Amino acid sequence: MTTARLHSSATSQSSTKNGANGVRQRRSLEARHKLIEATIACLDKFGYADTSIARIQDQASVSRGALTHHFPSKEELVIATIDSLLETLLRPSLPSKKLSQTDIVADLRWLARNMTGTARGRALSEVLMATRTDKKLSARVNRRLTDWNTKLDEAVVGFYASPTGDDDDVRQIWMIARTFMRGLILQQPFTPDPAQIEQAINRFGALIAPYLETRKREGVTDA
Amino acid sequence: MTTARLHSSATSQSSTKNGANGVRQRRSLEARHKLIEATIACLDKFGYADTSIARIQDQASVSRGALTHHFPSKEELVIATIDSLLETLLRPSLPSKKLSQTDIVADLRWLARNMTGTARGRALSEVLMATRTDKKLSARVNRRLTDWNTKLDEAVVGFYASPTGDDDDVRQIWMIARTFMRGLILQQPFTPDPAQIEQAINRFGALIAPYLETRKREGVTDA
DNA sequence: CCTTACAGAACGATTGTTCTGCTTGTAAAG
DNA sequence: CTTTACAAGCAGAACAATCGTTCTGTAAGG
Repeated sequence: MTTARLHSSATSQSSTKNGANGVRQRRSLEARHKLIEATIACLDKFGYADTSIARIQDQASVSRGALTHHFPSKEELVIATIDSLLETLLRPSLPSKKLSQTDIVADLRWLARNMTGTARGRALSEVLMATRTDKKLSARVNRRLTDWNTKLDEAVVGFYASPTGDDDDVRQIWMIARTFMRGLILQQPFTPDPAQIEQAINRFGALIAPYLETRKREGVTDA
Repeated sequence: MTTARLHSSATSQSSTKNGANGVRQRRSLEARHKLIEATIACLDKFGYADTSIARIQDQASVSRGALTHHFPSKEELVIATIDSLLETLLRPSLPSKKLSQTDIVADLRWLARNMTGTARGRALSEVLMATRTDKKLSARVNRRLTDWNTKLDEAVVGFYASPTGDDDDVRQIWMIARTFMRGLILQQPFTPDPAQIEQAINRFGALIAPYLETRKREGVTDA
C-alpha cells in the first residue's frame, strides 16, 4: 500500500515546520550527501559511461535499497549531483577568498586547477559532455547551467573591469577563459606533458591580461 | 570521391602483396568503412556512453555476425574509428585548400566548425573524453594522438610564423586555439545562444591575431 | 577445396528499476 | 509519561532488458 513515493525533488528538503534536527532527517541528508559524493568520485574515476548504480552504491558503502530510496532513478541522482557540483564550484569564487584580483594569471591558474585538477571539476566535465546527447538530462539541467553561468559572470564583473569600461567585454573575456579551461580536459590526451599545459595557461593569461583591470573594490558584501 | 583509405591498424596489416582489387577485399573494406561511419554517427548522436554494438550494427544496416567478423571486439572498432577520425580531420588542413592564411579569424572559424560543427569533430570529442578514464583504450591511442598533434603543429608552422620568429610560439598559440575550440563543446550547455559562441570565437581570434603572421609561401608541396 | 565473409543464436554478466519485508523514528492519542 | 499507529529509512531479492563476446552454421570468392 505504498503510495507514490515521489521523494520530492532535489531542492525541497525544506523540512517541515520543525527547526530541530531530527535523527531521521539528519541521517537522510547524510546518506544523500554520501551518495552524491560517491557519484562524483565515480564520474571522475570511471567516466560517465561506466558510472553505474552498482558502482556508486559500492563506492558509498550503501545498500542498494538505501540508494533507490533516496534517489528513485539514476537520473535523479545525477541531477542532484550536478546541483551539488555547481554549488560547490561557484561558492569559492563568490566570497573571493581565493581570487587575488591583482594577478590575473594566478587567478587563471586557480581556475584551471578548479576545473581540471579536482575530482569535482572533472566530474562536471563528464556530465556536461553527457548532456550533449542525453536530451532528457539536458532538459532538466539546462536552466540550472545557464543560471549558474550568469551568476558567475556577475561575480566576475564584480572583481574585474574592462579598460574600455564595457562590462560585457569582461564577461566575454572570462567566458573565453572558462571555455579554454574546459578544453584542457579534452586536449590533455594530445599534450601529456603537464609543463606544456601550464605554459599554455600562463600564455593564455598573458593574452587576456591587457583587457582586464582590477575593479576598485568598494563594499563587496557577499550576500 | 570518398575512397577513405583505412589501414587496418594494429591488427593484421591486411596483405598488401595483392595489387588487384578482389571482390572479396573490396567488400571487406566497404563493410569496415560502413561500420566506422556508423560508429561516428552513433558517437555523435548518442554519445560514448550510449553507443552500443547493437546500435552501431543497426545504424550500419549490418548483421551482428558481420560486425564481429571485421571487429572482434568493441575496442577494435573504436580504435579504427579514432584512426579514421584523426586522418580525415588532419587531411583538410594539410593541403590547406581551406585555410585562407591571410584572415586568421576566418581560419579559426573553420577550425571551430571542424571541431564542434561536424559529426566527426563531435565524435572525436566523445572518445577523447572517454580516454580520460578508459585506461585500456587510452594506452592504445595515446601515441596516435600525440603524433597527430605533432603533425598538426608542423603543418601550422608551415602556414604561420611568429613576429618574434619563434616557431614554438606559433605552436603554442595554435595549441591554445585548439584547446579553446574543444572547450566550446563543454561550454555550449552554459551558453546556448549560437551568436554568443560565434562572437567569442571572433574575439578569441582577435586576441591571438597579433601573434601570428602569414609565412612567406614557398613551395609547399604536400607530401 | 579452403579460407574468408557473413548470418544469427546463445552466452553469462551487468544494466536500471520494481517490489517485498523489516526496522525505527516520530508525533498524536491516551 | 506511556502507548500506539504510521510513514520513513533501509536491506536485498527479483525483474526484464541490454550489454559485449563467443559460438555454430552457411554461402561464396580465390
